[in-house]
Amino acid sequence: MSDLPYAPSRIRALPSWLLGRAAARGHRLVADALAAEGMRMMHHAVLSAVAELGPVSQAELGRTLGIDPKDMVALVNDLQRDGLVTRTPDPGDRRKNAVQISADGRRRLRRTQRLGDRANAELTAALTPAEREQLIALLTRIALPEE
Amino acid sequence: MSDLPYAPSRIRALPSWLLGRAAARGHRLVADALAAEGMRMMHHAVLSAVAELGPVSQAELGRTLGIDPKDMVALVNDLQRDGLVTRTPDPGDRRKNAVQISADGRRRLRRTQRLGDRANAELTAALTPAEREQLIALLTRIALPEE
DNA sequence: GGAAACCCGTTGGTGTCACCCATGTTTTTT
DNA sequence: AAAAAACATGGGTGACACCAACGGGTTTCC
Repeated sequence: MSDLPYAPSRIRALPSWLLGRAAARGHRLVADALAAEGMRMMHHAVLSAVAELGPVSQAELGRTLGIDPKDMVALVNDLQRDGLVTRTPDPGDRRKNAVQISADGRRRLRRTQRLGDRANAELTAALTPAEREQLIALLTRIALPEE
Repeated sequence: MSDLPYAPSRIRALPSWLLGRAAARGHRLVADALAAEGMRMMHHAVLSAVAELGPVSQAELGRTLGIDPKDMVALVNDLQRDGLVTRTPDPGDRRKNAVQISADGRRRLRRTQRLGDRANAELTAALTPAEREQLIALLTRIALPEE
């Protein structure tokens, strides 16, 4: 009947719906790429944040990335098990763990960053560089949970 | 220490990351709004698509919305249980179910549409109408799984 | 200086969404 | 007539987001 499988739908003009679909595609692309290194998206995000922030507590990592403390425990567990980060008690505040990237972690991060960038290039392949920047700017303004 | 909890992060400039965060916020807003009617986002999406497409098979619904057939079964089950849609065997093709919206479904849809629109307005409150349209246009171009 | 309030990491759990493989029935294709 | 495809349904898994509680540590505030 219809060569176009897509009927115009009210739903598919809603930002929330489009965001969900685009996020799912982005996640699929990035996850598939990172799977080559045995990592998930969140692993890469945490590893990247640790590299930037230096020795940092799990709580601050969670605040920076918007990740639940419970989930952070599991993520750092995985990264530590693979020798990508070290987790040592913070001498200045014995509640905290000081999470720090290792040499192996830095090497791994270089690879996963390349993979992640490539996946994002594919995700935004239909956009010009200027459009991609604009998308990033718009998303940044609606992604924050606060008002 | 830092009044700004957010350190500049490489991750948070990636479209895939921003999409994930923005989608999570959008989903939270819409889900909270629809919870007042006892529905989830996917319920509303399917109900809306059924209203637009008229009597339609579950497979075509799934194709239109990008939902797995298995998940569609559960969604239509819920909608049918609540009397919002009818599911009758298609006389022309006995493999298919003809899903159709009911009067109750239409009433419910009017309310959930208002709730969904309101949640999306809040989601994009930081954007001008023109910016919102531009976001929709950009997302539409990267949301499609095909190339 | 002591109590109250708060923060940190951890364990326990739930719910939503995306996705996969398999099967029986019914069409369509060859 | 046989083979291939489509449909609805069942089984199951993995990734994220989120919530409640708790013990140990630290800060705040009387």
